[in-house]
Amino acid sequence: MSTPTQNQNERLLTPGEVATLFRVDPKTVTRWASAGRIGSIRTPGGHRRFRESEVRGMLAELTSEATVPTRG
Amino acid sequence: MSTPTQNQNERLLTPGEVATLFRVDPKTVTRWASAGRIGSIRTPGGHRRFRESEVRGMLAELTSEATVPTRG
DNA sequence: ATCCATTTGGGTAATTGGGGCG
DNA sequence: AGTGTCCCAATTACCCAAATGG
Repeated sequence: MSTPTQNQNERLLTPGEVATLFRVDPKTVTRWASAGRIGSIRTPGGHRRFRESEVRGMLAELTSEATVPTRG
Repeated sequence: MSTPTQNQNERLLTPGEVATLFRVDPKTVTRWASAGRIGSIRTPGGHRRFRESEVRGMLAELTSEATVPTRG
């Protein structure tokens, strides 16, 4: 099987999970989804799920390392 | 649970929390991040988060610099 | 006292968090 | 218990000017 698109094997994260990774409130994650800052998937029940790969990617993209060691 | 991939289970701190630890203004913490003196992670909304381990490490260095010449 | 570089503070807009309800 | 949505206060970010130190 060679699927060029993302497999459904993609792990999905709950708003609470994403909130923990970014150290924000779950409500804030919901805001990001509403604002289109992050892709979201709706369960049949109306709750949101987020793609782990996307979340991890954003986390890495928004991370900055210190350019100078503790003691310059 | 137990993720086979690298867990970024790093606890993050808000600018206000870091400011409290260093006894400085939250604004000052933001400037440290802008100057690259401390690593930072941005939320999709633009706010910054800091790695607790890095902050603790810097804090420890400050403590060791504040040598107490009590004896010896 | 002036010039240069760095740090600090004010003001405003955006983001975030907590409470309440379904 | 977790989540979705709305309201409002607190926190944070960014821009510009002022103060400090050599």
